[in-house]
Amino acid sequence: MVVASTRKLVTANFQEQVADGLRQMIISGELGPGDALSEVNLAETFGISRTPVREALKQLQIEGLVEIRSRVGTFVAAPSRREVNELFEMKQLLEGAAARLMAARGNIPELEAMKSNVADADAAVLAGDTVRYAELVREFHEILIIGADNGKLATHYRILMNQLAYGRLVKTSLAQPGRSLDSEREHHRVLDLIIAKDGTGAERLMRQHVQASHHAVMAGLDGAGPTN
Amino acid sequence: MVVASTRKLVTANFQEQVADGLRQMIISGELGPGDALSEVNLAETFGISRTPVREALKQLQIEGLVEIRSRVGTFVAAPSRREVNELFEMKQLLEGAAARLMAARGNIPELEAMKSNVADADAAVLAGDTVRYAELVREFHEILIIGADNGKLATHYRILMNQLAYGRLVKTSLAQPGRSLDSEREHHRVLDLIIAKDGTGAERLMRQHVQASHHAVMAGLDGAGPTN
DNA sequence: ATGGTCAAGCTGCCATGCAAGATGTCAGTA
DNA sequence: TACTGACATCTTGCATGGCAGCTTGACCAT
Repeated sequence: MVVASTRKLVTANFQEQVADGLRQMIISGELGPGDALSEVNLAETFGISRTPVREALKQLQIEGLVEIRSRVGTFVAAPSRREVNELFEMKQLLEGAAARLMAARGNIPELEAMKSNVADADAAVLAGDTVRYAELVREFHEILIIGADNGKLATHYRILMNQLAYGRLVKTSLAQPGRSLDSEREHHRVLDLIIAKDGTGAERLMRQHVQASHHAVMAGLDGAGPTN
Repeated sequence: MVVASTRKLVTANFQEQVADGLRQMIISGELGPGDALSEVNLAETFGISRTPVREALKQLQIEGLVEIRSRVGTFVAAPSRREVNELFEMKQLLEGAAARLMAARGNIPELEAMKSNVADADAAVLAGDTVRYAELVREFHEILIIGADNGKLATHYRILMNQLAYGRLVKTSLAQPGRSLDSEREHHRVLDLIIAKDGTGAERLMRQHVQASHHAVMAGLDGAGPTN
């Protein structure tokens, strides 16, 4: 179980442990939007006092994952439709820039990783293994962000994507008929442009790719219940 | 006087008051990089207990303004040269996108505000009033961000700019000979493109503008002591 | 003079108790 | 029945005290 990789394997910090745990539960969907998070309940669950729980919740609030209503309670954030659109706009922006930056860096380990990822993804699509493909899509975007070699970009990107709970949305997106093939074809083209060191083209194409993904997700959401 | 506009004028929350106060002190330069922030000292200064101070410091840590070293102390963050470059890269990215988004919105109140701002700035440059011009530059960029009408973009933009302590840097930048005139000319051209609803052009030009500003700042920094 | 050891003092971390605001329930009244 | 008011019971916010880890500087041995 390779987890999100924050800093250290053993963090003597209770608050970080709680924050990491809750974050995973939220972005994985184990905790749904609107769910109440009581300090005392969480404290009992984790077997610690309210103080570190409280600090963890505060951190998650700043990250935009929960909403703390004073003297009322803490709830898992429920992004509005507008916010989801805003988040996709940011995703488009940041990933586009990441493609441009990565293309400018030339031969780096991440490039090989991306080639390998695309090859594996081809196989997964061919085999119709959507679960595996969804994981590879996640990895593709992660490689891209790391390959951009900009810590601030990576940090803010992760925060924004956590708000989207993107892990769930990817499945929604790929559930659209034919989306997997289109998506994989777009990954190919982005990779080609990065290899060709065409930063401008890579940025443009990456933006289109994210926008297509955005539309696929919204279409899938309309099929199911609305986000808010 | 369009101020930063957090939430409420009277917030019964001690932690927010402390966080806001410290944030202002840091971005204004009243607190310099590396300065130690002791929980007990701050608690005494503000006349409250350590708990809300602690929560405020935690918030500032997540915003990247302070660094909490466990069992050691809390210090005002000192961005490395690399981080400053990363921050400018993000600034370029976000403001470029803001220009594009604002251009796409057509006739909005922010457009009038920006016209008015540029006119005032012209006068300030002509009068050689660099203090007034610095303030108008800040306002120009703020109008741009608000005009983009994307809350997520605005939030993350402000966090990143706070890390830069941009208020101080603007003066450094404008101290470069001829920079004020160049800067103002660039603002003019961006505004023209926004009026013409040329989003792509506005984004490209805004990026160039930020990059020029970046160079001016770095040149000014080399003249003074290094950031780190 | 120099290198290593240790103890004191500082720091943030956590647990606990109390206070105050918000919410839902339920009795009382028109 | 519809509505208003008070109250019981949640919730978080703040204050305080004890604890564990890191840093630093003095002191001792070489």
